[in-house]
Order: sequence, then structure tokens, then C-alpha cells
Amino acid sequence: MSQILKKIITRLPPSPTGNLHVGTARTALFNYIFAKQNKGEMLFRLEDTDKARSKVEFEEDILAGLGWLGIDFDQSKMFRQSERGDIYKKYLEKLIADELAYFSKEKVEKEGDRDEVIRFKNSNKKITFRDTVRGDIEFDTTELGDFVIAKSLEEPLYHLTVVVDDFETGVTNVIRGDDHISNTPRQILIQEAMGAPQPIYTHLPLILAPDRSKLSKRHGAVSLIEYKNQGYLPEAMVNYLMLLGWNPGTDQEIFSMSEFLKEFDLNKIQKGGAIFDIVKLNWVNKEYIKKMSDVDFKKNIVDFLPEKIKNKDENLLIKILSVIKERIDKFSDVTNIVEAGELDYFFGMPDLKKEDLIWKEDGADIAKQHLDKVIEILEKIENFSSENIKENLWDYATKQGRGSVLWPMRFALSGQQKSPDPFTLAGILGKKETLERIKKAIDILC
RNA sequence: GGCCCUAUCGUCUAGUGGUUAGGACAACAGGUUUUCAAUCUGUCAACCAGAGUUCGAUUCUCUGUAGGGUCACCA
Repeated sequence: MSQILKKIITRLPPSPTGNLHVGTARTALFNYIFAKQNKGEMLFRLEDTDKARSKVEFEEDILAGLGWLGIDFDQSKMFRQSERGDIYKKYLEKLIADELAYFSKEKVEKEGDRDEVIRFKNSNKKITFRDTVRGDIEFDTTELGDFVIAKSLEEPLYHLTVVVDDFETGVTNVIRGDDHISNTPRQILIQEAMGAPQPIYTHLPLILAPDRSKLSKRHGAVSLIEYKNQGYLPEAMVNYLMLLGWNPGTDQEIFSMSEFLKEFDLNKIQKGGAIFDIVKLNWVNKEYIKKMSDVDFKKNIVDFLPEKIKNKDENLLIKILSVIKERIDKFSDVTNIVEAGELDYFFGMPDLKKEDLIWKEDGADIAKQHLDKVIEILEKIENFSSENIKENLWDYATKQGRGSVLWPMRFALSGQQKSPDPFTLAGILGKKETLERIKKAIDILC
């Protein structure tokens, strides 16, 4: 009979001393997906033993961020370390009774220091543990000394609480950032002292800033909420984060959550840190935007729309949005486009300058001639759709030189150096407005 | 500085004891329904260095170098 497989339990233990960091978000994803793949469970706890720095608003941000990414877990099992004082106390007392920890008199060096703390009695041995990503890692724990595990029986510190909680909640796999590698020997020492089993360790390479240092505030946005506020899609964020430090070994770049659930492999994690590249994130996000239906696009972007667009009537709004959709990487980009005046032709007759209406070396007469002809053709069109307009104008434009005909027309309609093509513009503006704008351009050319 | 970790195009990465070292993003050039966007095609671009093992190393070993992490009565 084969052994009974233990249920895989992973955990996400953020400290509510800041908003959800993108690094924590990626760690959460790996923990969540690995647990789910194995029909296990990811536990969530808040490491708030530092009372001075822990804040409820950060708790809320972390929870909201995980929810945004689509990481769900059993909230009824969530707890705060600050609520478990009695449990840690019990373990501390046992450790002290077993003479594996002791009260130690200290000299007070900085404000807030106590004159007595609880130290772990270090046996000063060498510890070797196996890391999924890097293989065996050896540490001589002598250098750690008798480290402090609690300020008092009522005030346990990080290493103690981590070990106790992982033990009590049956954590089988610890998946966390690289920066915890050097914490691991200390935690193993405590585990051994308590007779707790050792979980399987997987240390993830760090997400780096462009200068290859640890990603922090000074490098710009590090909180997930900032990306949400900038109008990135959660699916895109998940997709991008998952590919930092892991890849399936195929050419696939875009994954849904269910594909990740199928493809992800904890054994194929990268060793080296990866730079958080906003340019690639933008590309991924745009891929997701391109796949969105117009209805979804509208629903998602509406909160980012400037008032003067939001108030347009439904029909025009749909058309404007279709122009916007192919020009942005993320929703907040719409603000820049509008502020730069790129969409001004939707809001009224553009200001036209004579020189701008003329294609290259054509001269005003030629531009005017072409526009006269364009009007003649357009006036006959019944169904004023962009396809139809194009069909009717195409032969003429091709014969005369597309630039010569199409540039003045496009400029007459948009008044912009950059804009969609003239057929699209005419279709959006409608027959009446289109003819008016072209006539005005002709006046200017005279 | 001690300890620990890491090292393939600018970036994310694939890959192998013998490959034209592959893909994606970016950049650049060109095509497409002028311009912008989108799209298509193409170009540029990498195995940190030195020894050793080997018939042969980007790949294995060692050393060096560089970068990063960590050294709290924070987590």
C-alpha cells in the first residue's frame, strides 16, 4: 500500500506594513497556483507582530489586490499573528522549559529596546537544506549567535511566529522570495527545537528594478494598486508576473489562469532575478485589450474617460472608443491622448492651416482640385459608411496619387498630423459634417 | 566586510558536450489603405573572464570578476 499523500498546504504571509507589492503579488500567484494544481490549499495570514508599522489600511489593500488578481482563498481561515499571543507564548515557555531558549539581560542601545529579551540557544551547527530552485544550500549557523526570538513572552518576533504558524497550520511548502534564503537556517533551527517538520523550501528569484537592485518605491510604481489605477487589466498583470521567473519552455506568451493551472511547473523556476520591464507589461496589456469585445472595453475604460468624451451620445461614443482602443496600452493612456488634442476632431471643426492641407510638393491648386472632386464623389454616396466611402474614392485616389488626394482629405477632416485614415474619419463624422469640413478646407486653400 | 545566491541578445527567456545558439519585447528598415495606430516581412543583437576535464566546451569543474540578497529587540 502506498503512503497517504499529505495535502499540499502553501501560505501567503504578508506583513501589513505597506500596500501589496508586485513581488508579493507574484509570490502569491505561485503559491496559489501550485497549491491549486495539487488539489491543496493556500493559507493566508497577516504577520503584524510589528505593531508600530502594521496598519489596517494596508491589510485592506493587500486583500483587495489579491481579489483583483483573482486569487481566492478561504477567508475564514485567515488570521492575524497579533491575535495569537497565547499560542506563541505557549511555545516560548516550552522552549524555555526545555532550555532551548532563555531570558537574556541586555544593555539598552536604542530607544524602545528592552533590558531583557528571549534568545534562542543556538547549537552552532551546520545546516543544509534543499531548495527546489537551487539545490542544497549550506549554512554555518555559528555566525547567527543566540538570536532573539521574542522581546518578551507576550511579544514574539518574526522567526518564532513563522515557524509556529507554519507548523500549526500544516504548511508543507514554503514558496517565498529569495531574500528569505538567509532566514531559512534560523527557522530550521527553531523547527528542530520544537520538533516541527521541515517544509519544502522554494525560493523565488527577486523581481528587480531596471538597475538590478531590489525593486522599491524609488523606482516608481511597486504597489499593485498603482497598476490597477493606471488601468492595467488584472489578467495582463497576472500573465506578466507569472512569466517573470518562470516559463513553460514553449513560445507561448499569453496565458489564461486556467492555462497557467495546467502548465505551471514549480520545478522550472529561474535562478536569476528578473527586471520588471514596464514596456513588456504594456505589450501584454495591449494584447489583452485587443482581445476585448467593444462592450467589455467600454465597461472597463469608462472610469478613465474625460468628461468631454463620456458625455457624447451612445453612437458617437462607440465610434470614438474604437479609435481609442487601438491607440492605448492601458486605460489611463486615454487621458494623454485627449490632452494632446489627438481626438479634437471629434469635438468640433478643426483649425486648418493652408500649408498642412497640401501633400508634399503639390501646391494649393492641386489640393483644391482633388478636394472638389472628393466632394463631388461623396455627395453621390447614399450609404455613408467608411467601407462605402473608400470603395467610391479608391479609384480616383489611386489614379491621382493616394497621398495627393487622401492627405488633404484626411487633414481637412482631422486637422491633425496623426489620425485614423480619411475613410474611417468620414464614416464617423457623417456625410453632412464631412462635406462641411472639406468645403471649409477648400475655402482656406483659395 | 562576513555569509548566501546569481551570471545566454538592451529586457524576459529557450537550448545543447558537436546547433546557422531559437523565440518574445524593444530598436531599426521596408510592405500594406497617404499620416498615427494596428498588421506583415526583414535587420541588428547574447553564451562575463581565465584555467582545467575533453577529440571538442556556451554547456561539466575550479578560480576570478561583476551584480544581487542578507547580516534588527522589522518582517
